[in-house]
Amino acid sequence: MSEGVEWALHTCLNLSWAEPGEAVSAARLAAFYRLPAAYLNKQMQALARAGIVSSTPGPRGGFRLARAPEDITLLDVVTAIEGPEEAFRCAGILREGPGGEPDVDYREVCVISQSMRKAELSWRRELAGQTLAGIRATVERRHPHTPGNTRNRFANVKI
Amino acid sequence: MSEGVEWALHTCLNLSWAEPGEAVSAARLAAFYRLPAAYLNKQMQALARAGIVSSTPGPRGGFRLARAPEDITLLDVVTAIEGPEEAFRCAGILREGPGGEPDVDYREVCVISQSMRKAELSWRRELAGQTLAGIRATVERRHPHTPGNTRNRFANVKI
DNA sequence: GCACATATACTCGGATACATGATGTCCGAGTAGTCGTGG
DNA sequence: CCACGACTACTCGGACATCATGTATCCGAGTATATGTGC
Repeated sequence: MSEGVEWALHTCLNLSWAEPGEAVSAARLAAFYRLPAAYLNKQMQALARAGIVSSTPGPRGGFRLARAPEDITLLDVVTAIEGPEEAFRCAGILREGPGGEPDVDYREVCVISQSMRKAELSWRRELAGQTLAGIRATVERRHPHTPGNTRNRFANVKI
Repeated sequence: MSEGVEWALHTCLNLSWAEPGEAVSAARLAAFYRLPAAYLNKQMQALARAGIVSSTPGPRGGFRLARAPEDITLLDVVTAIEGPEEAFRCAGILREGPGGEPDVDYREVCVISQSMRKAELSWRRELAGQTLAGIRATVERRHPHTPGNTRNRFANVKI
């Protein structure tokens, strides 16, 4: 899995702690973890295309969450970065085997494909059940000063 | 996910239908689906290192299942090909953030890492619950002539 | 006819190229704020 | 003093390199079979 997923998840979480209505530039978001700003910007574009964050150009511009954290699931972020295709994509090699029919959709027929898809659906269901709000609540319970620290860092970090 | 996983799964299934004690060469296994033989051979080496198949060189040599199909899970095959690392590997970017401790194992502390791992464990559990024998039984129920067809193809295919 | 040594053909195994996609970088289009100027 | 216009600095967005990994290929080491030969 792409490393951008980890960056995107942490960045969305940090954005949820930003001042309401405040946009945070990719440079500040990247400075948080010493990430390459231009590349993080690229990942943020994917999040923007997926409707997870909204972007505003110009001074005082940057990114902010486009929806409430309750409406952003881990699956949303993963799908935005990794793409909608499933990890195990059955190429339908049975079509090349004996008795292979060119017109059959082997993703539906192939038992192996079904089994792999079942596992992948379980994974997706688990991710879809976790919202950004839930993650945030857990972090705040364990580390109560995190929201203040984050806002502070956004305000004071040198670019 | 690597395409070799699909090849390995189908190939193991086909091997389970081979004559008992018979070894099938990589060339014959690849001809089944018109796959590049040398590359499939490479994947089979990974399965052999994982103890899923055993290999014998020389004429009448090839691969055969090293264990009973009941003892081979989908997770075994996937792990043999893809490696044991989890898909979402938390690089511990929190360590670079404010208050990051160099010695902390952030895979245990980071809430995001925990959530992603929980989903991945669900995926692995699902895969570990499916054995090659189960897959084979389902296929035989739906397509009763598959075992005979497979043995026939192994015997008659031209290399 | 039988046993043995030899030659042969076939197999895996790892070392070696190639292609694709992830990773990283750069510059241009556009906007908000700022400064200067004129009324 | 106020309004307006130009300018500047800052931001995203996409186009352009670079690199790691998956994909594909080839040749050598080793073995079971077949063959030929001597007894």
